[in-house]
Amino acid sequence: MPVNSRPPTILDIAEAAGVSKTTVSRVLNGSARVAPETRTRVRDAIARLGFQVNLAARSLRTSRTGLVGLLVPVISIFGLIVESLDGQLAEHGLGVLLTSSRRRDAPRDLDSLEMLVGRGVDALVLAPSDDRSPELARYLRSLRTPMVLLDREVRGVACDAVLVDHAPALLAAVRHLVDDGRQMIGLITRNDRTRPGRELVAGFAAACAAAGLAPSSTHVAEFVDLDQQAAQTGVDTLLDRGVDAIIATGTLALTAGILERLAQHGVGVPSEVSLVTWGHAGPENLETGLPTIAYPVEEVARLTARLVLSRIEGSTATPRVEVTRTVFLPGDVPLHAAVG
Amino acid sequence: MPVNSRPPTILDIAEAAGVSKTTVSRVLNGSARVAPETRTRVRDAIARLGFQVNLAARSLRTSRTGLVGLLVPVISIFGLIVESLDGQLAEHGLGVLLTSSRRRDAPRDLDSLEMLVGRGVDALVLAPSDDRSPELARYLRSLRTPMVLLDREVRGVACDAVLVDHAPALLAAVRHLVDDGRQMIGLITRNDRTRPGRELVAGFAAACAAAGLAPSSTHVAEFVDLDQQAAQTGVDTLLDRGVDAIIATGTLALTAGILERLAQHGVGVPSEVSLVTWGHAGPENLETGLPTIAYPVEEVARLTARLVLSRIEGSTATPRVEVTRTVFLPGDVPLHAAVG
DNA sequence: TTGAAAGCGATACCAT
DNA sequence: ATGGTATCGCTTTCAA
Repeated sequence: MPVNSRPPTILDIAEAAGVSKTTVSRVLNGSARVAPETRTRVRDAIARLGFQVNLAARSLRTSRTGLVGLLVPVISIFGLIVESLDGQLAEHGLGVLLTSSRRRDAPRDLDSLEMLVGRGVDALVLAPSDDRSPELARYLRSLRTPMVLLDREVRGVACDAVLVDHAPALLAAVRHLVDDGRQMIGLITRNDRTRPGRELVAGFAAACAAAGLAPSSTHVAEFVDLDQQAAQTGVDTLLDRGVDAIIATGTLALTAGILERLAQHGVGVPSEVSLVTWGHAGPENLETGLPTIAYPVEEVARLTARLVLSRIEGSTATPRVEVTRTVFLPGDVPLHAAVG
Repeated sequence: MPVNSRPPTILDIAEAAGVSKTTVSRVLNGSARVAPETRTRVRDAIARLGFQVNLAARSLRTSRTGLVGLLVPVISIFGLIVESLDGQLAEHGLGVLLTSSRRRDAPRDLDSLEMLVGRGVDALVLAPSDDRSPELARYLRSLRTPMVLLDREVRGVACDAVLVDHAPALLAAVRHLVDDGRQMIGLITRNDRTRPGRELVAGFAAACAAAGLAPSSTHVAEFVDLDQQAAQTGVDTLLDRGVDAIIATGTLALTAGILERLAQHGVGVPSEVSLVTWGHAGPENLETGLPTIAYPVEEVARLTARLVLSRIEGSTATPRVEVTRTVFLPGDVPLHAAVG
C-alpha cells in the first residue's frame, strides 16, 4: 500500500464508495436520508482510507469552528475548571482555545479576547481579571459570539453566567469560629475588581453582623495578588488588629504563606489563632485538615458546559444565570505543625 | 453607518480601496511587491471597515491553522508553563489548543492527541502521562506534525524535546542535608511512567552515593498521584525506615500534606526531620522558606516556544534537544509552624 | 506593481 | 434516496 502524499478528501471517499460527495457529506453529518446499505459502504471507505474531515473547509462553509474560547486570569488557579470543561466539551467535539491574561488588567483581557474572537470561536467562556472595565463592557456588547461569564458581572452586558454564592459558606464559617469562642475574625481576600472579590467582602461583613460580632472586629486585607506578599502583609495587619481567627480565601500557596507567617510570629494554630482555608470541593483534592471553604469546581464546570452547549446548538433564549455555592467544611483534623 | 450583517471580506476591502483581492492579500501577508501608496489605501480600508481575515478560509488555502496543540497530564500543575508558552506563541500569532489527559493513562493521552491532530494543529507540545506506552510511540511515529516533548522520552520517536536535568539540584540538596548532619534521606516522588519520575529516582540514588550515604539509607516512595494519599503513605513509610530528612518532589499540596502528616506524628521540622520541597523558579511564586528544588518554568517555556516556532517556520533540521535544569535553593528561613 | 482566475475541501440548495 | 453545482474567503500561479 503506497503512502498517500495527500490526505484523502470526501471526493476520494465518494469515488471509493461509488457515490457522490453529497452522500458522503450526509453520512458524515448523520443525515437520516441515506440508505443503510449506502451508509455502510461509505463508512467502510472512510475507515479504509483513514479519512478525516478537513475542519478548515467545513468551517469556511458553515462559519462555525467547533472551538470555544476560554479566558482566565491565571491558568494554575483555574486548572481544575479548565480541565473539567475541556473534558465535557470534548465529548461534544468541541475544542478549547485557552488564553490567560496572566493575572493582569483590562487591556490584557482585551488583547486576549480579540485574539479569541479573531479566531472565530463559536462561544466564549470568560473570567476577565477586571469585570468593571468599561472598555471590556463596550467590547463584549459589540460581540455577537455567545458567551458565558465565570463568576463575573459585567455591567450592561446581558449574557449567560455561572455565579458562585459565597454567603452561606462564610456564614457557616463565621458561626463555626464564634461557636469555638473566637471574637475577632479577619479576612484575607483578593481585590474587588472581580465579582468573587466583592462578594467575599460583602458576605463576610454580613456573616459577622449575623453572628453578632461588633463591626469593628471584621477586618479585610485586600491585595492585588494572592502571593507571599499578601500572606505576610495580611497576617501582620490582622494580628496588629488583634484577630483570633483568619479566613483566607486564596490558593494553597496563600495558606502556606499564612501558616509560615503565623509561625514566624510564634502564633499557634489553632490554639491562638484559628485558620479557615480555601480549597476545591471534590475527592481528588488534598485536604489540609483545616476548616475549609470549598469551591464547587466540577459543578461550575458542568453548569458552564451546559450553557455553552445550549448556545452553540443555537439557543437564542433570554440570558440564563446559574448559581451555585461554596460549602464550608469544618475540617476534622486541625493542622498541627510542630515547632522546629 | 449601517450595521453590516456580514463581516467584510477581502473583496469588500478591495473594492473600498479600488484594488484587486490579490493586492489586498499581498498587503495582508506583508508582501514587498506592493506600492507604498497602495498599501496605505488598503490599510485604511481595512481599518475603516474593521476587516479581520477569515482564518478558516486562509487555513483551507494554506493548510496551516496557526494552532499549536498542547497535551499535559494536569493543567493546574503545568499552569505556569502553559501560560508562559501561550504568551510567547501569541506574540507570533499562534493560538494554543489545550487538552489534558487528566492525570490518566496512555489511552487517554491518545484520545486527546487524536483530537488535536484531527483539528490540524501546526505543531504539538506533548507531556503525555505515560511516555513508555508502545501505542503512543507508534502513533507519534505515524505523525507528520512537528512536535516537541516536554521532559519526556518516547522510544523510537526522534523529535525535538526540552529536557530537565534533575541531578545537579538533587546532588546539592543531598549535600546540604548531609552537611546539616542528616544521615538517612528519603525521597517522595512520582511514578516512573514519565522521564522526570525516572530521573528523580536515579538522580537521588546517585546523589546519595556521591555524598557517601550507605545505599540502604536511600528510600523511595512512589505513587501514582501526588495527593494526600501519597503524602501520608510516603511519610509513614519513610519514618518507619528511620529517615531524618525528606525530599518531596511534588506540588505545594504534597508539601502541605507532608507537613501535616509529620505534625500528626509529632515530628518537628526541621529539628527532627528536614524537609526539602519542590517549587517553581521565579519571583512571582510564593516561597515557603524551606529549602527548595526549583523548577525552571520560564526557561522550559522559552526553550519550547523557540523549538516550536522554528519548526513552524519550516525548519526540517535534525531533531534538537534542549536541556535545562532544576536548581537547589537552600532556603533562608526554615518553616516553623507552631504547635496548636 | 497589479490583476484574473483557479482551487483548497467541505456544505447546502435544488433537482431528479 | 441521491447527485450536480454553486459557494464559503482566501492564497497562489500566471500574465500583463
